[in-house]
Formats: sequence, structure tokens, C-alpha cells
Amino acid sequence: MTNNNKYYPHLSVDCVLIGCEDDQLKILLVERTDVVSNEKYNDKKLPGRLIYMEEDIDEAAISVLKEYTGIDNSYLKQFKCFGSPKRTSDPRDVRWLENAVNLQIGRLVTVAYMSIVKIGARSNKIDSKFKASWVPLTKLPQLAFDHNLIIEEAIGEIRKLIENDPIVLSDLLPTKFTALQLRRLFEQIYNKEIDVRNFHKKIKSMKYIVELDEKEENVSHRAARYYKFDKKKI
Amino acid sequence: MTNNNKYYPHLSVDCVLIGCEDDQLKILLVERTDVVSNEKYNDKKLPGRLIYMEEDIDEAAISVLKEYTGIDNSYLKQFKCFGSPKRTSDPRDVRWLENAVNLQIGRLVTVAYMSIVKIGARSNKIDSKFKASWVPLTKLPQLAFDHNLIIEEAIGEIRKLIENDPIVLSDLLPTKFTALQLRRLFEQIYNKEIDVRNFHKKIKSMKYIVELDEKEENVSHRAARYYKFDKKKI
DNA sequence: CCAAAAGTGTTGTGCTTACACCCATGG
DNA sequence: CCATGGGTGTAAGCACAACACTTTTGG
Repeated sequence: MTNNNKYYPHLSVDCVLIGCEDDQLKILLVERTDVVSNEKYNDKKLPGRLIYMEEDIDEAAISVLKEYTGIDNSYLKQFKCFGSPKRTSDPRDVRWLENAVNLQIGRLVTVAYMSIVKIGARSNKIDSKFKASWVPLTKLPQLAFDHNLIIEEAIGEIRKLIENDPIVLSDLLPTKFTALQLRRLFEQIYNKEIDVRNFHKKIKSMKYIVELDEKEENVSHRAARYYKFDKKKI
Repeated sequence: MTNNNKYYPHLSVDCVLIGCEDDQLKILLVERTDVVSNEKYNDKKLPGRLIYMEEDIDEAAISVLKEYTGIDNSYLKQFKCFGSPKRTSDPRDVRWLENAVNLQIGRLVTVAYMSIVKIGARSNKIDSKFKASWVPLTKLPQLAFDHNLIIEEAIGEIRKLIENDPIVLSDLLPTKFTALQLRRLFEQIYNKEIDVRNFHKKIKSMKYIVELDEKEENVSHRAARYYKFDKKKI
């Protein structure tokens, strides 16, 4: 937002930050609430920006993450470059961006990154200077550009991530969690209902998830067992 | 190679062109045979180049395809952006490129495209001004940058392509082909041996592949049946 | 004792793999 | 008749999905 002339007007980065809160998968979105000429922009988009002329794209993504959340050295995965001409086919999106950066844009390629974020961890506070908020995956509105598509692909990416390193699940759950919480998490990630019994079999086969002796308390039904991750067993 | 100052020194495109010849999957590679200072470069790389300052990346890829092969309007799929800092960690690669374009480069992001090419089709002749050749997938040497990795991922991409539109196989085979030819093709794409009997079952289940009455002639063993693609049945 | 959620096993289906012998043709 | 590759069927294992009842707890 400092020196607009420094932007390279053909390449941007966007970050899909995925967290979990109240047993719901959420995505960090920022508001786009400008008025350009007579058009009102009252919707949301992914955190991201154009890269600077001499900037490394990983650095750009890292700085976006840092700016919005304060997170400094988290794992950010570059998962896809979105370069379809159609993604900037809506002239409203282009007009908005051209106005925001005061540059002529035309067609724009974006490199998408994703990261798992522990919502509410001490090291991670959404900077209030941005109109940013965690929006449940199940309640995503229509977003600017092709950001809905980017999020969809990020979810595909998180599946891959879990399949070859399930420890990332531990960032999406409290240290102690019930089978129900874990199941709801999988249901959101795979976007389908999972059978309770089959799921218990699955938990038993996952050696890095261990039963605790502890159970829920003060619930008006049979208390659920707590589980935890055993990070050594991965 | 005209005006070097027009290059944007941070973003390139590379094309993985996949064809089939003599029942072998092949990749188009170009030679890198320069001498820079006292270093000799005697290896191969994927066809590609830096993009121009004001150039659309799809356009850049299309122009690379056109330049090398003469192919004009083929399907080019952008499948991944390679932006790992490690990809330009070999200083020899960077020195070569900096010399070739007469610009300072540092770290470089490339956007990879792939296309299925009918080797030897009339519309498709490798331009002899490039030292380019079709190299069997099974005999790939060590390539410049991370081009071996890019090819590997392109093969993953061709699998996806085949799974949701198997008609692309028809570009890799003659119009009439035997079960053996098709099997060899799958073996190369999936990089493993396929059982003959299981494969015949599979062919029968593929409704878009139809038996012909025709058989091989003048072979010193039982003649193989020919098959063809029925493009209507996809 | 009732409501509410926890926890538990069995069966069937489809997909993938492994495996061995006879057939047709040219020389 | 022999060498060469073409073509065929069956059985086992595994992952996954479907499905219903009993248990525990608080109120």
C-alpha cells in the first residue's frame, strides 16, 4: 500500500488460511468494501496482494500471512498457480483492483498458498486494521475473482497433506478431543457423512491417536472418551 | 532472443510435450550446449523461456509450443507452478541463464504446461533451428534446473487427464493398434508392469475401445487383433 | 425412567492382484 | 514341429460401505 509503482501488475499471491473453531473448519477472509466510481464492493476475498517487482513469491506469501495474522514462521504450501484467463473475466474485479493499486492490470495470474492456522493461539491474532474474519467453510459467500475455486482446491490440498502427514490434524483440534470432534473434522474436510462405527475402526487403526483414561464431565448423556495425538508415532 | 531487456526476470514457462513413437513415450528436450566462462553446458532441458514484461503466461507457453513444433492450436494445460527456492539452488544453472538472457536472475519461478503431441503429424515438425529431440521417458538424463521433477509431475498430470478423458490416448497411438501397444502405453504412464489377463478385462470394460475384425499380417506368431477408439462413446 | 449421545461387529460388494495354459501363425 | 507372442478365467485379499442395538449419564 506504500509505493504502488513497485507492484508487478501480472502476478499476485493469495493465501488460503485454514483453521478450526467451534468444531467448524474456517477460512480467513478479508472484506472488500470500497466504492469505485458508482460501483459498490461489498464482498469478501482471500488475503493476498500483487507481488513487488523484485519480490520472491514465497516471501510475498509469507509477508501476507505475517501481516494479517502475525504468524511468523509457519508452514506455507504453494499448491497451485491460477492462470486461467477466465479468472479475471469479471470486469468489476479488474476495475476494483486497478483502482486499489492505481495500475493497469488486464489479466492476472495468482499463486495460491495454503496454511493450517491455530485460531486463537497466542502467536496468532488477526490484525484489526484489516476487516478480516474467520468464515465457516460451509457458509462461504460468493467471493471475488475465482477465490471460491481456489478454496476448493486448497481443501483438496489439505486432504493430501493429511494423507501423508496426519499430524497436521493436531493443529485443528484441541489437545484433548473426542471421537465426535475428530469425525466432524473429517466430515468437513471430505465433505460427506462418515459412519460412526466405521470411523471408530479407523481411529483404532491410526496408531498416532491414543485413548486417554479421561472422559467428558457434566454432559447429560454417556460421557465420551478423550483422545490425543502421539506425535512420536507418526 | 531479440530484445533481452524485455524479459521479466522472475517468471518463466516450461512445456512438457509428451508424444509416443515406436511404442515409447517421449518428451521433447532441447540441448543446452553453451560455454559460459570456463563452464561447459552439455545437457538438456525442457523447451521454455522467461516471459516478457507484458506477456500473458498462457500466451508465452503457446508461443513456445508454436516456435519449437509449429503446432498452433493444441490443448496446453498449465498444471503447476514451480516456485521452490531450491529449484535454482544450483549456481551453474543460474549462471547459464543469466548469461543467456544477459540479466540478473536470482531466484526464478516457472509455470509448467503440458500437452500431448502427435509425433510426426503433418502439422508438427520440430524446427531444426533448435537442437531439439524426442527422448524416451525411460532414458531421460539428468536435466537442467528441476526439469526432471517437472516431467515427473507432468506424468502424474497425464494420468489425471486420461482418467477423466481417455480420448487423449488416441493421440498417443496409431488409429489401429493392438492390445500390446495399448498395454505398453499404460505401463509407461503408470510406470509398472500390467498383467496381460487383467488388462484384457480392462479393455473389455472400456466401451470407447472397440475390436476390429482386422488382425496383424505377416507376423511369425498368432496375429493380434486390432482395436480402435470410438470417439462417440466417451 | 427417559432423553441423548457413546460405543460396538458383521456382512456384502467391488476393485485389484496373482497366477498357467492352450491357440494361431510363419518359417 | 517349433518358436513366438496372443488370448483366456478363477480365486484371494483388501478397502469401503451398509446397517441396529446396547451402554452410560444427567435430569
